[in-house]
Amino acid sequence: MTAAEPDWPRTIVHADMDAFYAAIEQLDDPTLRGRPLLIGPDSPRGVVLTASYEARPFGVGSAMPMWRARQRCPEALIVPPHFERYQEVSKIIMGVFGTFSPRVEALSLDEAFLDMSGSERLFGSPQVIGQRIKDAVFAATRGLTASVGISATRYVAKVASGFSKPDGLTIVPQRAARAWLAPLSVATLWGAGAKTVAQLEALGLLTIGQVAAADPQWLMRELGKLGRRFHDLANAIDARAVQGSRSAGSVGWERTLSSDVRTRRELEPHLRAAADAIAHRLRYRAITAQGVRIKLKRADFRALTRQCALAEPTDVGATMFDRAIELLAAVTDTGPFRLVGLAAFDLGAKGDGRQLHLVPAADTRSRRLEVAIDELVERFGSGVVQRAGDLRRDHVVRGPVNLDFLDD
DNA sequence: TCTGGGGTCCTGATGCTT
DNA sequence: TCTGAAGCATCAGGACCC
Repeated sequence: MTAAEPDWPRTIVHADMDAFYAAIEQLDDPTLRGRPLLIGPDSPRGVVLTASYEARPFGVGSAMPMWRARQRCPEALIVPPHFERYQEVSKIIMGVFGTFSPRVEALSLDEAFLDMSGSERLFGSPQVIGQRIKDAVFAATRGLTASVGISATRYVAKVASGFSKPDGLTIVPQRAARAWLAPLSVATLWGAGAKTVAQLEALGLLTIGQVAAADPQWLMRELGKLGRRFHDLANAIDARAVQGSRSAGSVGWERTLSSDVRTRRELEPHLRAAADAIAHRLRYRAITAQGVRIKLKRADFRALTRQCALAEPTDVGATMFDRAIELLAAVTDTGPFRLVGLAAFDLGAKGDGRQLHLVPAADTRSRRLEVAIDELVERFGSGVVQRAGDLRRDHVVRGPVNLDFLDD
């Protein structure tokens, strides 16, 4: 960094909702407000998805086994997750972000990057922008708070948003970024989990400042590509632009079983359920897969995977199930297994260019079509889905769409 | 009571082709 | 025809993120 460097070569906002799932539950049910909540399945093998801020002082947090969280916070109420509701609220939030910038990159249901470069004249200083985003989210959701970080790079903005949660707003100009990051733990580095942090500490690197000062060639020798990336991040260098939404590279389904299993006979029903669920999602998205991969997790937590390419792209559950069974047959490990999963990969659009003629029959289905057409337009855009005439005549849908979801 | 489910990315081993 | 090297693709495993 040089003294001549501008404070805001770019203006990147990272907005992150506070205890998102728990906050929604408390928003929807006033009797839950002020109470410690653990969002997650109340099962012996479940983990906490989100703990409300009332529960966190007891030392519980995300990914903790539910039984342990209950031990630590016996008065906490366990609430099963309502993902459809969370998705609904997420849509509202992303809509709010979209009113501030056309460049919004959602990272998950509850957080996103916004590229606000050059919008100071429209919205004001970074401080004002941050507060306006927070206020708009609060108003649109009728009471949910977001923490916002603003800097010139994605990485620093993300660290900043987590700096003073909940309901925080942290601004870090580019010129101050390196010094601001320096005292933070290496665990704050994006991509450093428990294993990598232990590796960094074994190398004598405890703070981001130490990583920034380290020889990048040495870091690369020790950590491979990660070493180079960490050195850049620690020096507040992160040229990645805010991207729009990306299409998924794989679609998967996996379940931890209530008790361990050993036999193929016990595994097969789960693979069948997985194949059906994945096929449904592929058709919903009008995509096909050209590869499938099974995953088994042993009782000792070692995972094993087997994959194969498909002769033809498919979105048919039976086809994926047949391949999964062949892969399973090739597994010599006898378990026991605690988890079974299936994933479809090598995804592609199903675009065969056919026109689909929707012919509403003179029964209740036509009413469902009225809703369905709107859904199609929303999902694929008016450029792909074209209405023809009014709803009592034939409707033409152009492009790679599938209507199986009508039967949901 | 014992550690999720949705993903992405990277690495090393292996096999195929030139 | 055989062999080895290089490049590439595929596969399996692992770490990580939210």
